Amino acid sequence: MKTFTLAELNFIGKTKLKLCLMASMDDVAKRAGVSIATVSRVLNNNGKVNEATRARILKAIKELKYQPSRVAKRLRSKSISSNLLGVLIPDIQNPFYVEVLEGIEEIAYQNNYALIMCNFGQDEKKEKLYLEILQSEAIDGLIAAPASEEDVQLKKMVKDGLPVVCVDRGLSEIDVDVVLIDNEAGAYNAVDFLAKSGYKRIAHITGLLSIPSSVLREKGYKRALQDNGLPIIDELIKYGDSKLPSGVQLCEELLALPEPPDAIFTGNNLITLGALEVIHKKNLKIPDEIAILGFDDMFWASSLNPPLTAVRQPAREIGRRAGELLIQRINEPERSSIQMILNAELMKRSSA
Amino acid sequence: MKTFTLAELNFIGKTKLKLCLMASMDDVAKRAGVSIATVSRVLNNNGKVNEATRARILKAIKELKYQPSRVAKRLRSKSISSNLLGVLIPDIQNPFYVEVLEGIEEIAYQNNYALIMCNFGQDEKKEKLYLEILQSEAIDGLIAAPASEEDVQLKKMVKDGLPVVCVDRGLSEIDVDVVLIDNEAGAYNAVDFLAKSGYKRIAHITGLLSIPSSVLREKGYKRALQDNGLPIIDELIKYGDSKLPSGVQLCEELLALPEPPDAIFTGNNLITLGALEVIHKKNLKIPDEIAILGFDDMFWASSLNPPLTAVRQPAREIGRRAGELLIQRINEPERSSIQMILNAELMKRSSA
DNA sequence: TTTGACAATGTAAACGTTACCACATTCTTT
DNA sequence: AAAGAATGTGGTAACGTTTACATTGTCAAA
Repeated sequence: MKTFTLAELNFIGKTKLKLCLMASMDDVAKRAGVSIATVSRVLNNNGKVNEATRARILKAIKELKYQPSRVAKRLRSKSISSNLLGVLIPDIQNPFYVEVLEGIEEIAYQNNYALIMCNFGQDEKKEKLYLEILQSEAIDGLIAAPASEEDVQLKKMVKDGLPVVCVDRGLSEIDVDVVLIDNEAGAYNAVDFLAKSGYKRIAHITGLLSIPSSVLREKGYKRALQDNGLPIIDELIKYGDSKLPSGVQLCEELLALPEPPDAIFTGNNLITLGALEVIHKKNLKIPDEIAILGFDDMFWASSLNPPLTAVRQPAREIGRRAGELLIQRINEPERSSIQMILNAELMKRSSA
Repeated sequence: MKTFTLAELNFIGKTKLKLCLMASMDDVAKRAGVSIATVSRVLNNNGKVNEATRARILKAIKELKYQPSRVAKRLRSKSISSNLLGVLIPDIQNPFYVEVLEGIEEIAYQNNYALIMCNFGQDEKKEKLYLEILQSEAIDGLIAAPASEEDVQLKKMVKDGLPVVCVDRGLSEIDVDVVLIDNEAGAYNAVDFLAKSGYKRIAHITGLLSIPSSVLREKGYKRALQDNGLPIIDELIKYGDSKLPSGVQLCEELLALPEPPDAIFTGNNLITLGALEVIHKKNLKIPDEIAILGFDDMFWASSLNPPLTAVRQPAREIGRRAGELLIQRINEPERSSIQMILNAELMKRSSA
């Protein structure tokens, strides 16, 4: 039986690859009868190259369907853009992040960046692993919604000079670009609207309290109650975890109260959906028997019955802005950091 | 004024990086007083290494917080797993793909793969660019829902030996792993259920006909009508594009018919949401005045009012299976290809 | 004719890995 | 005791780029 050394196998493999897969600069250079340096010059449009030579090289590139290896580029020089961005999001199930992601992708595409997407599902261990991977992939920059503001590892990466933009939440004691909305104001306006509409017992189901936005929304909720002369009733505030099941459970608890609320202000979209499930199961009329107003709009909020009144975060724009800031920072690392606060809009439909 | 040559600047930059960023194998080797070859042996657990040496190296790795560069690894040997997978999906706005993505991510995470995510939004030009990028990123494998079954570029990549798994749709005349559901049966069962429930004028809004699943669903719809002795009425079949606005428009057209349908079977989830928007705007009672049954379940379908009856594609499982198949194929490239057909389940709720 | 400015090109050293080979040592065998 | 195997190491050539530097011409000014 013929056996092969690894070298031979390697050679065979390579031959196969050469036959069908990517041509390298070397191949182009050979075919055009020049050195790889000249090919590089043509590709990057720097240095002087004779027109005839350039044409020959371009022809060779076409013929061989040459495509530069982004991997080799990245290895060669971190400083030079390798066109790969990381995105680290807490929960891809959440339509809000999906929309943010869309915005980021839009900008990335326009600027010829690819996206490496990491979804850590609120799991800090997973987040840590993904951060390590991203670092070792030598990304040019990162857009992240960190698990918490204290995120040690992410802070370290920022300090080490990795361009980072945070969305939805920042990093404490660290100078970093942030794009978010005024959560307190958004919540305030929502609850103010409820109060002015005549609701007296307005409940609130919060998101995970380790996320700053949840805390701010609760703050806005309380302030709006006070300003409208309504009491803050502890049993009307339920603390959830930003996921759908907690919306279900806590809404049930609220409705089972001896004196149930006449309106619910939910802390994020998944909680809203959970609450809706309960309300419909109990066959309660919205908004007559119970009003509901959700933080986070959804693109299909109009398809709900009745159409949902919601605080709309301009998620797509958040993504776009974050993308733009990141690319700016990559090109100008020393730029002083920016905190961009976008407006949340109250979408008045019929559920409250 | 002191000026610097590029070389000097480069050196400064590098020093800075060395100070704060990643240590290389070289650094580890120096600190442990061995050669990089030995470090490599320790890292990859091949070859014999003295226990004492190994300990010293591991210590150095810890101290320097050394992390191998995935980029260098990928450059060095394509054949060896570099732990990066590509995902190419048509529409991240569509909850179905989000759920598929979740499943893929779950498997990828378990197997230590990172995901590079490309959303081409049904735009063939964008798809082409992303395929190029993925190729030049030297990914280990790709999970894709191609724009069409004829996708020339993707076909070429498969032929060139890139491990590929298709979801939701295959590639014509090409041996490739595919994970999908029996669309025709799913549609048949749904419409059969509607017919058996007594609906007589069952309309259908299709998805993009360039997607095979849309065609199959229409086929199932027609077959179910025939088998139940119902006529196929052309004006009750509307051809959409798999997006929400087309659901809105076409549903409006259906309801404006002199003899409107008594039930609508929608071709995908975005169309369903569009149709619901119209139905609610017209204040029609579901299911009494109009029934609706959607292809594609959504995780919040129970939150709709009334809860939506839907054909449930096990999207997450599709993603998981695709991920598993891909990793298998990466490890065993010559394995004969598999077509995996999962079951679609009719989720009977209250909208039909 | 020399000088040197400039254009057009080539050479080679990185980047951080992997894996083949070679070389010492030691430990078994006969 | 000599031979051979096994163990533990180091050296080094790739992988596909970029780029500083070197080298060749060519042409104009001195």
